[in-house]
Amino acid sequence: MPELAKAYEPSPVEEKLYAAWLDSNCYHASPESTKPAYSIVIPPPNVTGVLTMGHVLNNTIQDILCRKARLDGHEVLWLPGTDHAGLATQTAVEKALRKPDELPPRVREVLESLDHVWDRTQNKPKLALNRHNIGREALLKLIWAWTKDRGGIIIQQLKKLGCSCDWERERFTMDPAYHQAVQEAFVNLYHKGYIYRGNRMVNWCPASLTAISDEEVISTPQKGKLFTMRYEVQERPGVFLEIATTRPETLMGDTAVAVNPRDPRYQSYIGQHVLRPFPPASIPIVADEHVDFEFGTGVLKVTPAHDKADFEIGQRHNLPIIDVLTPDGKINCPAVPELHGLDRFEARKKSVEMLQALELLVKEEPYDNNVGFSERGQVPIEPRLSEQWFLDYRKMLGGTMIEEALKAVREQVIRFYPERWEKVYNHWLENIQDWCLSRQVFWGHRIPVWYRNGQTKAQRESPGAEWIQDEDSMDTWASSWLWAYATMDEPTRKKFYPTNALVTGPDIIFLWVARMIIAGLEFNPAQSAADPGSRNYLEANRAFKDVYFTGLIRDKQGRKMSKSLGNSPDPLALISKFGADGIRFGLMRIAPQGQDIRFDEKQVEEGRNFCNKLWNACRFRTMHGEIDPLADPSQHKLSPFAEHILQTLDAVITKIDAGFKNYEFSLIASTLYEFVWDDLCARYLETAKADFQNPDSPTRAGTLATFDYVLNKVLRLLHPYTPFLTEELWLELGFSKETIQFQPWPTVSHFTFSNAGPQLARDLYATVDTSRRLRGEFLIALNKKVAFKLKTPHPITNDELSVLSSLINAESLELVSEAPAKTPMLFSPLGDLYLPLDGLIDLAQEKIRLEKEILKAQTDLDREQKKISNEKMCANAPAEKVLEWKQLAQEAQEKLTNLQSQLSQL
RNA sequence: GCAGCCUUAGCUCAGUGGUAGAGCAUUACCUUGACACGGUAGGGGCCACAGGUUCGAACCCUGUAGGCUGCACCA
Repeated sequence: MPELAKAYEPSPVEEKLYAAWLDSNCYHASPESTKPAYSIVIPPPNVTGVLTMGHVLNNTIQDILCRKARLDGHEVLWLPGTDHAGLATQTAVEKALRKPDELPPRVREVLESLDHVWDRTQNKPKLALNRHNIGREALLKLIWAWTKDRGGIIIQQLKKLGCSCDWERERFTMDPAYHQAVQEAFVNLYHKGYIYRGNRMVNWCPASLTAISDEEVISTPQKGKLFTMRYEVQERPGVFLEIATTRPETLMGDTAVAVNPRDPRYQSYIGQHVLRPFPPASIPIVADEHVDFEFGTGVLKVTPAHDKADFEIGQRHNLPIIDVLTPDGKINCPAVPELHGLDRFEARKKSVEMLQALELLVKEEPYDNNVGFSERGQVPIEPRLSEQWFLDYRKMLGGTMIEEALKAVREQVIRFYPERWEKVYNHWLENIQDWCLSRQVFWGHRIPVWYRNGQTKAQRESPGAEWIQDEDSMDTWASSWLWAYATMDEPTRKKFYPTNALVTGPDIIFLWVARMIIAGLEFNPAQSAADPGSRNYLEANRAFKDVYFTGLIRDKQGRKMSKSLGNSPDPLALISKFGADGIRFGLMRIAPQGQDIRFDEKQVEEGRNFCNKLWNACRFRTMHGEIDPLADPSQHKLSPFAEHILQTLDAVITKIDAGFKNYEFSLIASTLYEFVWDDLCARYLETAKADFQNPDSPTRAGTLATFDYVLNKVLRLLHPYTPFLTEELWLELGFSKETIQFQPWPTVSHFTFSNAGPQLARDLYATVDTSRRLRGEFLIALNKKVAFKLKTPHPITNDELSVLSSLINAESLELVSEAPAKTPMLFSPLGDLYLPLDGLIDLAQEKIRLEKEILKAQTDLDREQKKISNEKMCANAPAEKVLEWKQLAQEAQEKLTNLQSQLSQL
C-alpha cells in the first residue's frame, strides 16, 4: 500500500490524470454505442474570450451531469465549441488594430501582407486601420488570424477545469459545415415567406454603425432634462403651443405636432399648423390616440425619422420623414449651419441655446428617463429608419410556431429549472416582435441573398457573375440558434438529438434559449414525420429536454463581475491555488438552483479543505493494511458504529439520487460534505481507531470492511463533483485498475441489521458529538441498562470498576480476567466498544458535563410536558404526533433521572 | 406601470408547519497518533415589519418597507 502524501496536492495530479484521460479517448461519444444516449451541447463561449467565474459555474454543472451520466452507464456526448460572436469579435479586433505594434505575431504578419494599408518601407500603416479603409476581405483575414491565435485559449482553460467534452467534436460557428447550415436555414425561411426585407425603424448603434435587435438593447436610467419649448400657431398669431421634449436636437426633423383627440385643451387646434423655428417651416397639428395628455404639456413633437412611436404616428398621418442624423450620430442638416455636423449631444445644448435666443424655451427641468444603450458600443442607441432583413416569427411553422413553442414548455416537453423562468419565456413569446436579422458587420455569416437589376434570389451559392451579394451579415444569434443540432452530423444526430440538458444563464433566455426551441420546431432536425402540432413532433424536435438556469455570479458586495470593476477573480489562478476540484466543489456547494451567487475566495478554500479531508481519511485507511475492493461488511461482525455509517450511507445515496433528478446541485454537495466530514471523519473514523489499533477486537475485520465499502461508494458518489481527487484515490488505493469514470453509480445496499446498533451509535454521537472527546465521554452517554463485560490490560481497582459501572449505568459490569486485551474493550449485547480509560481520570470534568446535560434534559422534559398538558393542542394534532410527544417526554424523564443518579454517584 | 426573486448569526448562505443550522470570521484551549487545509469548548439570532390561517409559523396567506433582476413606457 503506497503511503499517501500528508496533504492533497492537486496540480500534479490534475495534469497527470487529464492527460491520461485524453490519451484513452474516453470522452469520445460513439453513435454506434448500444448504451443509452446522454447529450449536452456547451453554450459556446466567444471564440476570443477567456474563462470567467460564470463559465466555471456553468461548465462545472455540465461536467457533473455528464460524469454522472457516464456512471449511470450512458453513452455521453458533451459537445464543445466556440461562437464567432460577430460584432463583439469584430469590435475587439478593430480596437486591437489601433495599436499595431501590440498585435499577436500571426495577426501582425497578415496585416503586413496587406499592401493597400501597410507601408513596408516605413513599416507602419498607410491609413487609419478601421474597417472602411481595410475593406471586407482584408478585415476578415485579420479576424481569422485573430481567432486562430486566441481561439484556443478558452478551450484549454476548460480542460484545466476538468471538463469531459468530446474534444474531437469541437465546433466553431464559422466552420464550413456550420456556415452551410446557417445559410440553408436562412434560405429555407426566405422561401417559406417568413423572412422579408423592409425599410423599418431599427435600433441603430452609432458607435458600431449597425442595427441591433430589441433584445440587445439595454435600457439604462439616465439623468436627463425635459425641455418645454413653444411653437407659434400659424392660424392664431401670438398664440403658442407648449411642447415638452428631451431631444430638442431633432426638431429639424419634426414634421408635425400631435395631441390626443380626446384632450379638451387642444381640440380646437387640430388641423391647424404651428411654426417650427429652424429651419422655419409650417407643420400640421394632428390628432393621435398615442399621445398621453398627462405627460408634459400634452403636446408631442413628431419626429418620424428618429423615434419609433413618432414613425408610427407619421405612417398614420402620411407625414414626411426628414432624417437629420448621420449614421454615426451627427447632425445632418445643412439648412441649419449652426448645428450641421455637430455630435447629437453637443447639438442638444446648442439647440437649447438657439431656442432660448428666439425666446421659444419656456423651461428646463431635471428628468430621469430610461435610455436604450447598445450592449457593444456602450452608447445610446438611435432609432433609425433603415433597410434590414426581418424574420416574422408569427408566420413560422405555418403560423402555429408561437402556440407550439408555448405548448412545449407548458406541457413540460421541455422543462425549465427553476420553473419560474417559464413566465418570462411565455411573456416574451406572447409579445414577440419581428427579429432584425441583418447586421452591418463584416465578421459573420453573410446574408445569402443576391441581386441583379432589381431581381432578388436567396440561395447559398452565387447564381452568376453579374449577381451581387447582399452586403450585410446575420445576427450572431441567427447562427447560434441552430447550435443544438447543426453541430452534429447525421449519425450523431440520430443517436444524440434531442439533447438532454441545456445549462445556461437566464440572461440569454430570449437571445438564445427561446430561439433554439423555435429553431428545433421550425427546422425539424429529427426529420419527424409526425404532425407539427402533435406531442410526438414536439418530443422529437425539442432542442433539449431540460433547461437548467444558473444564477449570476456576483462579487461579495453583490455587484456584477466585470472587467472595469476589476472584481472578477481569475479562475485559472484559483485553480492553481486550490485545485480544480476545490473550485468546483466550493462553487457548487453555494450555488442553489437559480439564485445569484455572491462569490468569495473563501468558498474555494473550503472546497480545497474538503478535498484534503477526504484525502486524509483515505491516508488513514492506508495505514492499516490493504484495501479490499470487494469488501462486504455483511460478512463480518459489525460494531454499532459500522452499522450506523452503513445505514447513513444508504440515506445519503437516496438523497443524492433525488437531488440529481431535481438539479439540486448544492444540496448534493452539502450532503456529501456533511457525510464525509461529520459521519465519516469526525465519527466513524474516530471510533474505528479503536478497532484498527486492536488486533483482538472482534469487530476489527468488520470495521475495516465497512471502511473500504464506504470509501468505495463515496468516491463514486463524489466523482462528478471532484473528478481528479476521486480518480487519484480510486487508483492509488487500489479499488480497481480501471478508471473510476465508468464504474457503476452506487445503489442503496440491501444490508439488514436490527436498528439497535445504529441507534446506540446515534445516541453516543448525539451526546458526544465529535471525535477526540469520544475516548472519555461516550461512556457517559450510555444510558441503557445493559450487562457489560470488560477486558483490560490495565490493573483496575474495584472502586474504579464501580465508578465505571455507574457511569455507564450498567446493569452489571463484569471484569473478564482471562487473556487480557492490548487495549481495554467493553462488550455489550448491543455491540463491542473500545474503551480508553483516560476518560475516567478527570471525573470533575464529567461532573460539570453532567450538570449541563441535566439542564438540557430538564428543558427537553419541560417542553414536551408543556405540549402534552396543552389540551387544545393535543386535541387537534394528529394522534401519532401526540404519541411521539408522550414518548419524547418519557424518554426525557428517563434521561433526566439517569443523569441525576449518575451525578449523585460521581 | 407589470412581473419575478431576495430579506435568517459580523459575512456568505442552507433550512420550509413541530427544539433555529453550516462554513467563514471571532474567543479560549490543544502541535495530537489521518488531516493546523486539523481538533475541542464557547459567544453571537424577536428568521425585515405588520396582520391573518393554525393547537403551533422562519416556513402557508395578505399587506408594508428595503434590495436585486427582467419587461413595458421612455415627448
